[in-house]
Amino acid sequence: MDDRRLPPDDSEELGRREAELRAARRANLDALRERGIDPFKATHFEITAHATDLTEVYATLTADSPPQTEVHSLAGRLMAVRKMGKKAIWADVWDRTGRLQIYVQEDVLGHDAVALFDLLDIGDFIGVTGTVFRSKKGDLTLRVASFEVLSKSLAPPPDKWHGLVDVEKRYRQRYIDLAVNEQVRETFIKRSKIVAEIRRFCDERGFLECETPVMLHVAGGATARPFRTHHHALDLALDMRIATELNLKRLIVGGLERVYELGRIFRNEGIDRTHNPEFTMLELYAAYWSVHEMMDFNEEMFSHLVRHVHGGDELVYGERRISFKRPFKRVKYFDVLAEYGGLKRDELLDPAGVFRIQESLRLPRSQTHGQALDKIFERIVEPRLVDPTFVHDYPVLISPLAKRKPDDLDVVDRYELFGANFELANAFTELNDPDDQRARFEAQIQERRKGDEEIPPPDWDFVNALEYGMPPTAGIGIGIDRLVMVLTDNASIHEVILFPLQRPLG
RNA sequence: GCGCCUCUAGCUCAAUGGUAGAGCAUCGGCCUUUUAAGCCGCUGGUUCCGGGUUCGAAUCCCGGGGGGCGCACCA
Repeated sequence: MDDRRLPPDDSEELGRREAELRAARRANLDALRERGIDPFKATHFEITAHATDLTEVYATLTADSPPQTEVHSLAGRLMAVRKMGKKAIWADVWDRTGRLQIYVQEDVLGHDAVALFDLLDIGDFIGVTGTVFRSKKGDLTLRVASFEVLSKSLAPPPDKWHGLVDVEKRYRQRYIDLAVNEQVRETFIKRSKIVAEIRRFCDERGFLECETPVMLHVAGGATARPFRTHHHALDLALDMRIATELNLKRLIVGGLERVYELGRIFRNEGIDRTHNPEFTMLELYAAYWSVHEMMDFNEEMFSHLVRHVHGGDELVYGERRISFKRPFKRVKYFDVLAEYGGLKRDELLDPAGVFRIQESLRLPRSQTHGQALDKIFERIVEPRLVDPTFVHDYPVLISPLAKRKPDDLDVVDRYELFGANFELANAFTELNDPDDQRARFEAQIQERRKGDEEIPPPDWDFVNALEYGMPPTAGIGIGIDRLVMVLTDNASIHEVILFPLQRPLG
């Protein structure tokens, strides 16, 4: 609706009603300017308090308490105005911490100032100064001794009670969504804190945050179709990265030992409740760790984050209650398929057998053995995994970058962590044998020829890097958006991405 | 890409094929402890777009667009 092609105030684009609403606000702007107040000239306001802080500090204040003397200043958006005639106004001011009621009285401010306040519209930014009291109805309230107009809102805000509900408009105009829907703002504040906490957690354990290129000659390290772009000066075709894996492992070869990147990944795929074309992934690598140490690290990080956000080990996700109490459940890949699906390892590892199983499950036949395994697992096991569960000992078939177990060559030292019915982490002991890596890349070339376009062309320089020697290393990938979904109880990835991709209008 | 649902005033929603309505917001009036303030009054429409059927279409049909959900694809 509002991805406007024309400037927003072009009246030809507006409905008559909206044009009227905007005109009324502009009239108030003009009236303010006539009184020498230009809301858009304000540059600074000295804030001494925030809404929620005051609410906490004065928690014990009652309506009978003696008058307070301490003066506070806060700034925010005017979100509701209740006028009691021309001489008294109650209103709500929202700042980044929450809401505080203010009380504007002619007895305190004088006639002219109250008349000036009367020119404000919902959505305007103001700075208010005064002392607090508790109203008869029980709300902490700032008695306004003075105020400043800090900015003007010229566009009509959504319904004060229902807020903005239309999902499309919420995503396209997230600024309105954030301004009026408190839960939305809370989700993104939580996201930011979760990401900061993840960084702190990794930094504390000696990991270096590294930044590797987003644009690459060949996007590798995962199976996905990349976005293509182009460098003009070099007349060079480039891919946007689909993983940070290969470059981070180059850093391990280079001796940095403990590295991570918390970065944006781009995959040219469909969009649904759990997929956005750009998303954020944590990849982390630790030299001299096996997948077992990584499992411990992973478990510690997740239970720490759950405690950080929820104050305990449990959280509610949709209809489910999920416990992140350590230790998490641990099961072997083939064991769990046997347990939940009665499927045998030998049959799953046999190309003919795997397609027979797909048929019996009435799944569409996959193009490759590996894809078929993934589909079967997704159907049989994922729906059962609510509490966090490490599924380990993955088949080498679907793990082209992981090290084989010495005593079982069909299986690699890899796990995926599932919770809330989807994958939350993927980790393995990294393959560091250049000959094995070369052979697996060559095998992938065959798969690619068979029609699996998701498989990237090999990055031969990566094999070269391994030839210089990489220490034994464990690596992990964590989809941050999905983790935030679980931690903030959001059912769609678009609810945890500020500006999810939308088709253009018109 | 396929299927189902959806799009009505600035916002939230009504309207069996028969004059498009309400609440909030806006605008005007009354009110110095309200908090979805209250009371009185006035405004406000390209019913997503384009065709068609019909005496008559927000409603039915066809085509197109946006979004949501599911499937497929995919971490």
